[in-house]
Amino acid sequence: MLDIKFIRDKADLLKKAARDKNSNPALVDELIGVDRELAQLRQKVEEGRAQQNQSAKDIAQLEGEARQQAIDATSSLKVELKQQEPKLKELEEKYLALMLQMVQPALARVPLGKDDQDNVEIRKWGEVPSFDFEPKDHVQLGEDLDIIDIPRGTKISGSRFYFLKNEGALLELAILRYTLDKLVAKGFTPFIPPVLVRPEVMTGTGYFPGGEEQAYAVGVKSGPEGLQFDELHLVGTSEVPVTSYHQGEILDEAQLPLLYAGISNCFRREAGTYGKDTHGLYRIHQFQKVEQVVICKNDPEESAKMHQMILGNAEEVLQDLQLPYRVVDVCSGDMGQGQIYKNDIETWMPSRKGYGETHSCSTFHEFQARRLNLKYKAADGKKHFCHTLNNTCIASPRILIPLLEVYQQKDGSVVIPLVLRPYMNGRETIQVKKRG
RNA sequence: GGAGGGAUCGCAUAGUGGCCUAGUGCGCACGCUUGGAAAGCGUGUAUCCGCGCAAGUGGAUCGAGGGUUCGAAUCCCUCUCCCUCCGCCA
Repeated sequence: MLDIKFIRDKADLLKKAARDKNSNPALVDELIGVDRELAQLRQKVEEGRAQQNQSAKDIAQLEGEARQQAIDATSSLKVELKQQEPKLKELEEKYLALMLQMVQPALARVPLGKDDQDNVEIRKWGEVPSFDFEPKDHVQLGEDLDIIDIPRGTKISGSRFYFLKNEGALLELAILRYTLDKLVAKGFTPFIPPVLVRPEVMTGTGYFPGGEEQAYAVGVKSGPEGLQFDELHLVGTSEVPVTSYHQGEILDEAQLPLLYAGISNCFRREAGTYGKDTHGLYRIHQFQKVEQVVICKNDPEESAKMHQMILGNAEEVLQDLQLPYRVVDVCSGDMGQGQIYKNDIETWMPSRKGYGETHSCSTFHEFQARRLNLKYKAADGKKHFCHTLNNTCIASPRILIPLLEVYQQKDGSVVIPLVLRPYMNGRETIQVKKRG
């Protein structure tokens, strides 16, 4: 959400932002029109209410004939006011719906572009491996090592589902735990959040409206007349519940920045991706992720610092795992409605012969905090909306793609990265075995 | 699933149709007092939206939404959340 005053003053800037992010610039003028109409009607209604309030006070002092006359006069005023209320309500709803669709302009440094093709590489780390044998892809490795079972996942739950088993299951838990421990050592507070959330939480973090078809819904109110159901949504990332943890609260400036690490299952419908990335574990409906969430004070410099910090943490994990990666500046067209700056980290995936997205680091400034009504009290007693940011720290099983593929050996075994061995009971390799 | 009780200002509480412009206590802030401190005394202490340079002022909000009424924290309806007990349950 943006400040309405900002929208009124900077309409042109917002229209440009909408165009740059492949959104609809016409909504800006529509909102400004509704805003103007709403202000006029609201003033009229409020004047009426003030008069009504005053009359009620007067009546309390009156008696007999005069009292009855005053009551009759106020009754007709009341009827008049009632007639305006549906229109007021309609305008308010329209206003809110449009407000929720306003696009936050990206920082000036963000490259303009249409989609992820236009993202700009800003640095690379590590050496892309070369093999003196014919390397397998992670699907083949997973099958030969009996640690990934995609056919049975599909049998049980449909396309884009899978089983991890044996060392595959242990390896995922090892990576997650290793990453979480690292963040905790850096002062992050670990969270296991609810993964089913109310729709207002999806709205608060900016996923709704617009992203409804990407989220699984549970118990949506669609039953026969009179029947009530819970409406809950499975989150696509723990960013949603963790950023919303302080929804509606007023924090103390001294508490900030809050560094939170959420670990959860993540669920994504991946609507509109039929036929895209259908092979293996790249694009799936359910995965686990350790997510970094930062809530900091309302200061662009502070936000920028936090952005670099959480970006650095993710890079550190990849460096620990010795996985080559690159960092890109995400272009305007590939950014979300509320994000003003975003970096993706792409890790080298031998089977794709290229870098594939494994992390996404976003700065929001006030966008989410306004929707969540999340403020803090500054030292001078003034209240400000917080700034929020988030970045993946590790997401599995997608990270197993580069990990298995890069660490495979000629004999078909996979070496377990050094840093993960303590989390794998000291195991050093995963050996080929017959599928059970 | 069943039966009860509750939600009021940061916290705790009062408030059963107009005296509520929501009282009191605690906490917090400022001031007085003091050599300094405590105690005491005084003043102030919610959020959002509008108008105003400002002091100020209009509106909304007593869990949420609707209703009754000239007037609702208070009466009615619906919902949400919390607590207690019973049943079921990993």
